[in-house]
Amino acid sequence: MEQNVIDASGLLAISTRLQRLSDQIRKDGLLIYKAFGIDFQPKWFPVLYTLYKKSTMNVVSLSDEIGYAHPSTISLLKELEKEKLIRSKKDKVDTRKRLVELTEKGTALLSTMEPVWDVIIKATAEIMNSQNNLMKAINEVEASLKEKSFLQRAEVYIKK
Amino acid sequence: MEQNVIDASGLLAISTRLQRLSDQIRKDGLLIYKAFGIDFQPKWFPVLYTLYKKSTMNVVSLSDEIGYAHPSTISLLKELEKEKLIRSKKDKVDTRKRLVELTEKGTALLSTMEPVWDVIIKATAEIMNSQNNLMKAINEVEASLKEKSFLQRAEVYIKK
DNA sequence: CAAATATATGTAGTTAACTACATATATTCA
DNA sequence: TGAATATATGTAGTTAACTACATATATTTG
Repeated sequence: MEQNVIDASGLLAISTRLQRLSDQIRKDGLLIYKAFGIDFQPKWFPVLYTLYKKSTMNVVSLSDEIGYAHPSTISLLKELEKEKLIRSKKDKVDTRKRLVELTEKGTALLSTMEPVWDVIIKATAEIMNSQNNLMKAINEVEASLKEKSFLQRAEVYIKK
Repeated sequence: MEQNVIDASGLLAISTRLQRLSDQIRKDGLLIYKAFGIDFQPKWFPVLYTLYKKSTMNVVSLSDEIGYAHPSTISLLKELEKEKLIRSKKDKVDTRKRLVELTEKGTALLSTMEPVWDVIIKATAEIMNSQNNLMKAINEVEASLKEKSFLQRAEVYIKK
């Protein structure tokens, strides 16, 4: 698929390449933790990191925070509960809510991970700080899509 | 998940957002084709477009071209064959190879799609041409990762 | 030239997200 | 205040990619 040009396959090309890049980045993350002797699944990260920062959260807030649909979060929580890295309790005020928090084992794991983050941050910065900053580009694209969707933009041209 | 900062969750955050963006873009693509009354699955696009441009290809070259693992291509080809949009024949020189090409119906479909591409190109350009060009940013990141992998970069910091 | 290696295709099973639906509890408002 | 609506959680099934493995044919090499 073309490298530089926005051609007719542009949309899907971008979508595909974003996905592949995302995949590669995730795999590299796994390798880095392994290099530190930390056996840990990168997909757990958003949940664990969020709980580390915020202590206790219910399922929906957690999902919103990490940007996943709630069933995805639930299935991650199931795995993490099996690993005894998190535990849940009922919210006494709103009994619909399940409050989730790190166990001692979970907190301990996150502590061993902290030194790695610095390395990851540095390596990420190294890669991101090229001429066109990927993170900023994503932000900009998300912002313009929020302002006016792709379809709406296309419609302007369709009507001509 | 944070919006601007490369924090400890940076890697995965980027990965997640790339995926979500990719998803949204794909869905919008579907809507645009629908707006033109073309019933068509965006995931078919890379295969169909490549065959439209290159006439005939075998499975592996096609996979390389669109950047998919070959089993993914095979399953797309199965769907497309069922839709009678493509057909296959054996390569007489290298009998291992299966040569794939568009049927008349496939070519016809691609012709009805051509006018849409122009709209897509324009709308895509509109979105991409912000300060940090997403496509260029992806290219740059891919290039720097090719030059020196994430893990290798991280290792430099680990060894200190 | 035949044995070892490489390439092309195909199948089976996995993964990590999703949507749609179901149920229980809380909140709102007529 | 109770009926309608909204929110929180959970389950089931889907999707679109992947990896690992299997087999057939070509190519290379000792």
